[in-house]
Amino acid sequence: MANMKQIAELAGVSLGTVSHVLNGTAKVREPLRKRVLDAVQQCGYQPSQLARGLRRDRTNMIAMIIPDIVNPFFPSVVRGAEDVAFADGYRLILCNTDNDHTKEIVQLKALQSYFPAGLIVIPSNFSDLTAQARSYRENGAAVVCVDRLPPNWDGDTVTSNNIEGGHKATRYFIEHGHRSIAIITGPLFLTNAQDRLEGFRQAMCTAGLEIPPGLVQETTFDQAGGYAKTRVLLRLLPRPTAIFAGNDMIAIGALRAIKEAGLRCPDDLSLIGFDGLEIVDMITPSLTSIYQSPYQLGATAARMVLDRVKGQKLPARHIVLETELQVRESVATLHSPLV
Amino acid sequence: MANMKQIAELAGVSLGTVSHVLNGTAKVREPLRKRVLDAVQQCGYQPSQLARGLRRDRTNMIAMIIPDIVNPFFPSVVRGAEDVAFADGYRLILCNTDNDHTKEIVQLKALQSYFPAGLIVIPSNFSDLTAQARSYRENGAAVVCVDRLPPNWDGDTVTSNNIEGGHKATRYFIEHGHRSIAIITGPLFLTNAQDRLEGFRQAMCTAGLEIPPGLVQETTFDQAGGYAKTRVLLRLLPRPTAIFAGNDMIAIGALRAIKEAGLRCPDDLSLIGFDGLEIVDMITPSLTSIYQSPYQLGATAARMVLDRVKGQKLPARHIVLETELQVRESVATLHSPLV
DNA sequence: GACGAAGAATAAAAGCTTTCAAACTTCCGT
DNA sequence: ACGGAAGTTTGAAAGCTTTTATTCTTCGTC
Repeated sequence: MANMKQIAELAGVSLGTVSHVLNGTAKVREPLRKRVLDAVQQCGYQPSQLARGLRRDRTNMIAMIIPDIVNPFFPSVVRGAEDVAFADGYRLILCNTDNDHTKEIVQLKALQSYFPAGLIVIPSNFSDLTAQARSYRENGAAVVCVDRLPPNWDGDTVTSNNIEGGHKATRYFIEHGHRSIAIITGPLFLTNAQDRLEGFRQAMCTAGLEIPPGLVQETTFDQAGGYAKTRVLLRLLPRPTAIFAGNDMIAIGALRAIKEAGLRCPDDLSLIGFDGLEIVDMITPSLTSIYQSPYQLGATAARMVLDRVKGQKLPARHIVLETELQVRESVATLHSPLV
Repeated sequence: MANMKQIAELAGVSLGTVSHVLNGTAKVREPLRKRVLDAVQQCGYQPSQLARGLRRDRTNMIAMIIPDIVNPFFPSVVRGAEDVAFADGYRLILCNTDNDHTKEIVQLKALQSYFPAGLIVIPSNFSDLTAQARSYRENGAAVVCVDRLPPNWDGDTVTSNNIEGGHKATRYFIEHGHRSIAIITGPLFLTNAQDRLEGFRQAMCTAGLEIPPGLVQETTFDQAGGYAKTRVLLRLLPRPTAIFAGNDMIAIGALRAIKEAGLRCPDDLSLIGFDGLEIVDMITPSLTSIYQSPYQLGATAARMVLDRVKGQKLPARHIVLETELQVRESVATLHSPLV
């Protein structure tokens, strides 16, 4: 592959001039400029990102660390980030942690030697990024946390409004006559699960409803968890009339448990999920869900990284995206005998 | 961040010795070796991937180009590749083409200046990689095509056995008494769609069954396509009793069309999909499908790249992974009145 | 104990770009 | 036409590692 020296010779200028033309770091008079550009064109020259990165102590790569790309929530986050990054000539290095914070640390350490311009992290379970993040920042890389936050995180963040989302779901149940509402929450060491529960609590409280302890079930953010905890809930007497699932996968597991128990959703039990994944439209009954935009989550994170790269020396920003209740078929209107 | 020079000073050896210890490129006597290793340990030193890559004309990054990470088939492919790459200390740069071969070319050109060790490509529509791939190979990067192949591709490949998969699906229908079987195939400029159709044809031919032209419908690999073409098929008289969908998304679209027409699957119309995505288990009825392993597709591709990096100068390899019929609820047994 | 061979360590170049200071042009005002 | 300011262009260093050729050690043998 051609290098800058060859371009310089071909154009009859110095190395520095080529660099200046390419980067716009200094004014170069038109005739020279054109000769350089022509030479570049002619050779199909592309500057070595490695040499450039080495010199600048920064590449145009963004490291993105997520739990698992196979989890259907994350691909859109990645895609959002990639689109924004790509538009500015940045590329994404993708790493999966499997929610293992040891692996997360390994990734973080290893990636630093690539001198990424930024780091977008969806933290693993029990993540502690503080030390690593400082190290990145000292080297001029921006760090943004997405979706859920490690304890004591003081850097940039992009999250959905999980509290309000939880609130909306619960209020919707209440408005449809439900009084005995259960929640199957994700792991409560995750801030997004905490917040959704908090929204649930607030809405119940506002409506003057008690939350019997058995109606709050904590589990993992997956089908298996939703299935198991729903079976627990189904054994309760009186049975709750509605379940707010911490995310759509939990809801899908719940649906399976409901069907297996010979009950029908929404007739016997109403269900609301969280995330608004594409699949909730494909299942029967289709699932009413609190939609959040994973794409925007990722895109916003990438935007924040790029803003910092462009030299903004702002204090930490916390962007919160709004959620949206998507009404489908999984909630029944209850005509309470008390009314 | 520490650099090699500092390690050398701290250990009281020369730069070259540090390098030799780190890379095992020359024998270093134990005491020195230990001093170097200690110094590395003490500083938490990590070699700059940029400098190393610059010097070697090769990094330990693997560029992975796929149509769209949001398409539910691809995340597992990526994950498989990432796992294998990660185990060998390689990282993945992920790029989406949206099946746009112009964007593909842009990505390909841009990525070359990162000096990746290899390139894993799921080609876009109308992809022509030949020129770019040669350029990569000349620079010592391995190139592997996955899932579907551009015309005239002569390099390494990993694909599923789509012909056999199509054959299995069709045979299964036939064994269950179906005689009037339609196929909704993906775009026939894609080799995987071609092969599945070919398998269908062969099985029908073997069984001595005709394929009326109307029963072969070509469309895009998505729900919308499946929906539209199923509506076409439902208008035919006599109506086919079974549909082989080119992939699961098409099948899901088909299912929607069937339900909307007031028909039931499998009672009125049987359905087999292709891919065996997780979601086919969540929908009602659950979908009988030809499973292929996207994870293995990706993992194998990464393995091939690493094999080449390790200096193997083999001729092009073509690895074909077997598919598996996953029986679920969407196929009915037909008791033909003719028997 | 000396010589030579084999083994170990080092110095220096190379890989490609950016960037800063220095050199060179141009142009304006007088 | 000259001095100087402003604008362009250049040369060279720096960034960090790998690798080759070279120097230096060690050790065995005679």
